[in-house]
Amino acid sequence: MISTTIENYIKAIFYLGETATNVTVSAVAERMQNSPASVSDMLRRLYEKGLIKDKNNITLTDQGSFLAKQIIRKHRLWETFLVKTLDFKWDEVHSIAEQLEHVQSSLLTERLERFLEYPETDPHGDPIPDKDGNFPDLSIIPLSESEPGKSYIFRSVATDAKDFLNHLDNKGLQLGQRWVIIEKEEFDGSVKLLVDDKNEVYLSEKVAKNLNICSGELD
Amino acid sequence: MISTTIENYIKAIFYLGETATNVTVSAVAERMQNSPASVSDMLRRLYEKGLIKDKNNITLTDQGSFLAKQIIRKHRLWETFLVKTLDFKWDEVHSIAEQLEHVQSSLLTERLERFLEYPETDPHGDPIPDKDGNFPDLSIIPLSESEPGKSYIFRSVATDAKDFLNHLDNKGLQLGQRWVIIEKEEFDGSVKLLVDDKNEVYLSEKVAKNLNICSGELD
DNA sequence: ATAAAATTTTAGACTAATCTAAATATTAAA
DNA sequence: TTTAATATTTAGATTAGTCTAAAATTTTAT
Ligand SMILES: [Mn+2]
Ligand SMILES: [Mn+2]
Ligand SMILES: [Mn+2]
Ligand SMILES: [Mn+2]
Repeated sequence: MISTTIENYIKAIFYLGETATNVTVSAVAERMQNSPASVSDMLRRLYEKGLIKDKNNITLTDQGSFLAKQIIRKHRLWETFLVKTLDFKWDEVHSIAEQLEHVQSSLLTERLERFLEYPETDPHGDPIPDKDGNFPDLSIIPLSESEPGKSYIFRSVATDAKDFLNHLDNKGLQLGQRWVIIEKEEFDGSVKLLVDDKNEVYLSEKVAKNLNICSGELD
Repeated sequence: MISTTIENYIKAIFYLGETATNVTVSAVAERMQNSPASVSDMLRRLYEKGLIKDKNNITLTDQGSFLAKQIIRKHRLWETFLVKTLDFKWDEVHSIAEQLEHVQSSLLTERLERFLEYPETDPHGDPIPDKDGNFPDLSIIPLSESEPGKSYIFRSVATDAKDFLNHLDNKGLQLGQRWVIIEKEEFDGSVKLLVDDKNEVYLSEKVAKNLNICSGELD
């Protein structure tokens, strides 16, 4: 009934809706790597299927939103499986999960979730919604909102891009580490950290704005 | 490059080629649940892609045959995963594996195979080819070729059809059991078995011809 | 308030995969 | 060996998803 193509559009619209106030045709086109003409045409079909509320204001209906959360749920569960069970690295799983997220069987998703012992987050620290679409509250903040001198836990990355994750690997940064903010540079948005009381790491704004933390000590 | 649709056609042609001397358009159409016209058209595309040798004689090229074996390999590894790891029953896995078999990542397939500890057979007793496409030799014979009075091991089923597998469940038949042939009826092809020295089971020809055994004691 | 720039939609075309109906070709029977 | 039945291919349509180029609309700047 609902194609892989449509599922990918719905997921893109959901993600864009999380950050942008209003989602535009060109933003969807950019994200999907399609022409605006194709997107415009697709929006008509999404509207006809009851997945978006309006052709002008690109907002998901409840049905569309639920579908998006199901796909994200499957994506993140499969990523977790690939890393935890099949020993993949966190920068290798995204494109495989892009395929696995479209496998249709709610029983499969539930069994996978049970096998993984109901994980709250995927290998990138992103929250995994339950089967009703509810996300666990992780109360994370972007590194840019951190205060110098305070201690935080590195909780998640805002993008799965392979080269970005490799860069973090090279700097020795891993989820769960304790980070103390040594210095924040107003001028260029760069940040200097003390990682696990051992290494000093310097981060550019480009990197820093894709890192999420939570306050407090390691749990 | 190669669509899910084409993969399903190639698999169908491979299976038909195993039993039939020459594969026909109508046989492929029947198996794929498509019209002969669609199949005829698809064969042209398969030929253009170098997957079948000839348009008139429907035979897979080496490339086509290798592709078929890769898909069968993935199908059977996923079925094994679903039953062994996620506690599915043998009659529940086929349609899910039909989707999973199309996920493209040879690394995934190899990691899955390693995780499952290099299984030789899937939950239906079917052999799993290695990554070069070589099938393990299981030396099975159809139950119809068994001799009365002799002892065999129940090794595999010739079809994954849900109602057929449920029927076997109801009769208490499971892979690995020792079967002694009590009686074979020439007239209607029916067979009477002694299962694990305990229960007598009567099988019609319709069921019997879809069961494969190997000679000898349980290993 | 008008012009310029950016965004979005429409028009027309293409490919993959399917269909039905009709035309061919092949195989089997009389 | 001609005819009848069966099998296959072709013709013409349809749907989903994409494109480029052009038209229309909306936003921004002067
Ligand atoms: Mn996807
Ligand atoms: Mn992720
Ligand atoms: Mn399939
Ligand atoms: Mn099987």
